[in-house]
Amino acid sequence: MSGKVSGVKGMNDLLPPDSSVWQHVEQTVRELFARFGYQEVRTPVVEDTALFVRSVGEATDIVGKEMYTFEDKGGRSLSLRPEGTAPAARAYIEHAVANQEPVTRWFYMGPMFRYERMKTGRYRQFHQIGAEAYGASEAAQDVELMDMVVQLLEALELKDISLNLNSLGDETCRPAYQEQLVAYLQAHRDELCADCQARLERNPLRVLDCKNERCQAVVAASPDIQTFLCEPCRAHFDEVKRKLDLLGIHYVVNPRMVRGLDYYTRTAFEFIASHPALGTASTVGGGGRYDRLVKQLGGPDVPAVGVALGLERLCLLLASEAGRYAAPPDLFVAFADAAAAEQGFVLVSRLRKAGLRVEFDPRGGSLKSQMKRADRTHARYALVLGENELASGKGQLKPMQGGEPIPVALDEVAAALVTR
RNA sequence: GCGACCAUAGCUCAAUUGGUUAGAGCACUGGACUGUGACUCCAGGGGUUACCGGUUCAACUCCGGUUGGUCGCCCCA
Repeated sequence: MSGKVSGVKGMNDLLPPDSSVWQHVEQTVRELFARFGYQEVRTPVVEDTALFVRSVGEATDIVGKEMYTFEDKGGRSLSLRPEGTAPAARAYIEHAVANQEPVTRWFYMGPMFRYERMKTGRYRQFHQIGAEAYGASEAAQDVELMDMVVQLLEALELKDISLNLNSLGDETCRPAYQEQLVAYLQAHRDELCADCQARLERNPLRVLDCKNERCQAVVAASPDIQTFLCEPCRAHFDEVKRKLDLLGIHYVVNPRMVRGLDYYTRTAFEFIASHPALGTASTVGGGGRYDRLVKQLGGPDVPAVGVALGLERLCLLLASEAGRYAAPPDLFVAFADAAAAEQGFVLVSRLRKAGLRVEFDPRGGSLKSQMKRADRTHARYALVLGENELASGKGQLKPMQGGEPIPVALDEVAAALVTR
């Protein structure tokens, strides 16, 4: 399209009626998360590049090759946020929130940016719903978060989403495991794919969830992290599982599940959907515990656990419902002549002030065309204003789904509609 | 970053192996029905066939490039 402007690749517009699906999800989130005591935090879309390098990890794909990084006019290296946990932790530290309350529960919703090749459910600007809980190292906190996600999925009536669970250990036990794992993988180096051979040096844990068949065969006989967990990590993991059982939440322990961010310790989990609309983008959400991150970023030694959900992916699962959430007007007012348009304009304003959803056609036009518009908007009722109505002060509420018109005094329209 | 496929009206798709003026359904506007939507019928508006170049008497059709989209690898939300 020469001469025409177009949007940036991988960054999408959201138009009605699709936007109503998003609003439904967002509204459900706000209501449910409030029940769990999570309050909204909003941080800038741009952060100091170093924040992500130090938290997400230099060796990760996200930081290594997916960030939108640029220099501002002051020569600072800034990046569009690729995820929400690090910015939230930064705000938590910067405002010394730990000094004001022992436990902090935050949620956020907003755009994230990663420069990636696009496919179904994956975009360069995408939106995450995240929740973070600071200050509690207990398993109950991990499970509360998972419970909240499970309840959200239920509220959205999403089915067939399974919870995968793993423990990645901590700084006490993970090094020993990693050492054993690397030793084992080195011994089988030539059986691994090229990518995994590179991972061996940079990020050995990632070899575990390589999809390559030959790598899987190697991994199948690799040391199991579960057997390496130190006593505190084992106890924590057991407690997480026990409390999930207590709440009747089903989960699958997957010792191969490794998340793509470096800051996770102990609990890691993923919500995975088996739905054709998502293609191979089956993860709708994931999270875990990051007990070292706050301190690592220069804050106090505060444990934390968090989760992030992909808004686009949730909406893809709801896509067949598009339009179902858009609220139609209660009333459409049509005008038969100029005098009616004048007085009707005032009536419409009054009805809206009274809390009703009311529409009219500002262009006027034939009654017929106005009624057509009334039909198209799916208004519940239509009211025609003309000489007769203005003279008598009475009109007829016409049910657009069919049925007998309801006689009503013009100054009682609001009252009549509220009760219907 | 690698590989495969695709691109025609706002949407979903046609257009006889290259051949007059690129069509239909839906949507939009108006009319049949001069104060009443839907169903029916009639009419109308809407296209540089994604863009740029090439082959040819002739290109929506064939070739190359660009851009965008889809799918897999990778990765993740």
